[in-house]
Amino acid sequence: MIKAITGTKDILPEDINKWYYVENLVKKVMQNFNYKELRTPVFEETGLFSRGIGEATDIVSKEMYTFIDRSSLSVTLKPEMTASVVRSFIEHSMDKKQNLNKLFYISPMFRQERPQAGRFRQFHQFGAEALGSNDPALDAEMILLAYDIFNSIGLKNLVVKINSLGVPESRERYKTELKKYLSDKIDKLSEESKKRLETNILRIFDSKEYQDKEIMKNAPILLDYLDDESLIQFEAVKKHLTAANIPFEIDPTLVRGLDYYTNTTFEVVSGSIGSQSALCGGGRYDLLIEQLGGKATPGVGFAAGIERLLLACENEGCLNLQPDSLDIYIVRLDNELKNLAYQYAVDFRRKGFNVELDYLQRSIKAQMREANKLNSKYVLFVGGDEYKNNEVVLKNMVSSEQKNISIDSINEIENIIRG
RNA sequence: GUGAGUAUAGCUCAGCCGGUUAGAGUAUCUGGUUGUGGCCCAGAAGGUCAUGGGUUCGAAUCCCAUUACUCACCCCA
Repeated sequence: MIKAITGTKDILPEDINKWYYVENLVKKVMQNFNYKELRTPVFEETGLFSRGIGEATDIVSKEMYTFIDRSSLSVTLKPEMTASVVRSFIEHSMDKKQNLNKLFYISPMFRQERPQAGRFRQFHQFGAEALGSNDPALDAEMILLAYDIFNSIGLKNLVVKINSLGVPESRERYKTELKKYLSDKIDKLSEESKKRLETNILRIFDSKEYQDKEIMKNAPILLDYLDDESLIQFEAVKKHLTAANIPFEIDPTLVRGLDYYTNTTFEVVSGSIGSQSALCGGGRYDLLIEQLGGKATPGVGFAAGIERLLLACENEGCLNLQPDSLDIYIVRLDNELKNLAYQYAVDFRRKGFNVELDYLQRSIKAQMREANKLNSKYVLFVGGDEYKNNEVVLKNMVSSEQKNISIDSINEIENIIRG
């Protein structure tokens, strides 16, 4: 049997309403905040991601689905959206049409990681990017956007974490200090963290090893090394969040794995999913656009994982949607009247009703059971004695009341069903 | 990439210190009297016990390998 590729999932009809609900909610809230949807191709030139996200990041160095196409071009299935949005922004000179571009997306992403709870190789993100302003109000707006969406779905158990990475110069200064602090403690660090000394020193803060945690307790803090401007920016973000009634924690160890972040970074974490607890993550990237060949333009954005969102909903018991229902199920009393029953289906469907009927030549009892299973509000019986009197029978499946109606009074049936 | 655990009907699982024809619940289908659902009742169908090898008179059950899934590390949404 051919099965779906490891780490990919079919979204089955029984689950699709949850996806519709989330997607519609995202569109609605994005509209509230005046973000416009941007759809980009699922694959891009590989160079876009290696330059945008950073050659040395895990995403680029070991997780991308990269292949050479038939014209010898190296292409990559998008592992994240920001680089694509920026590419599109530059390519279409969006900055010339509008000073500030507020964009959102809902799209599949691809990363070849080992799957686990809340982590897949094809997964879906929604997110937003605001390009053209470094106003800290926009940083806060991103957090607000994500938080409002999670909130209105009914999720509790959320923590908003924020941090500031400052500008590259202050971060480098800090890294040097941190290295200095750790230089005489290297032997005590875990093997994993020793590697991180070279690859990604800030990550040592995330270590779950006891000895690492002890050492890092007294380590210098990034926030103490921020330049003045970054500090002012960070303070303003906090102020906006407080004003919007968003509870948040400052997490000086919050480092994101993509190279392009500057200043504000944030995550919204849920305690209701497994160890992959980040529902969304994002931050400011004031240097990325220039780095990808555009005019120097500040930007800020976030991305949220839909599978993780749905997992949290499942575990918290929210998002209980009404099951699908039908307006009319047409039951055929005589097999000879198949065509008439079908004609009714055609007519009522054209009027906008949800209509189903039997295609398996089944008994009346079986048709009724089917009508019940499909949550049909009404059943229309076609055939039998009533048909001989030029009538059909309309049954209300909730009250069980039945009414005979003249065979060509489609309008009467329509009126009853519309209430 | 590393580690641990799991693999029996569409789904959730029992059976496993080796011993006739592999079970339950649920879902599906068909009935329960002239032409009508839900609840209830009866029946039917549905499985190469993940795959390949080994031990044995005999393997769903024990051993090995492979694959897949799950969780965790790493990293991230």
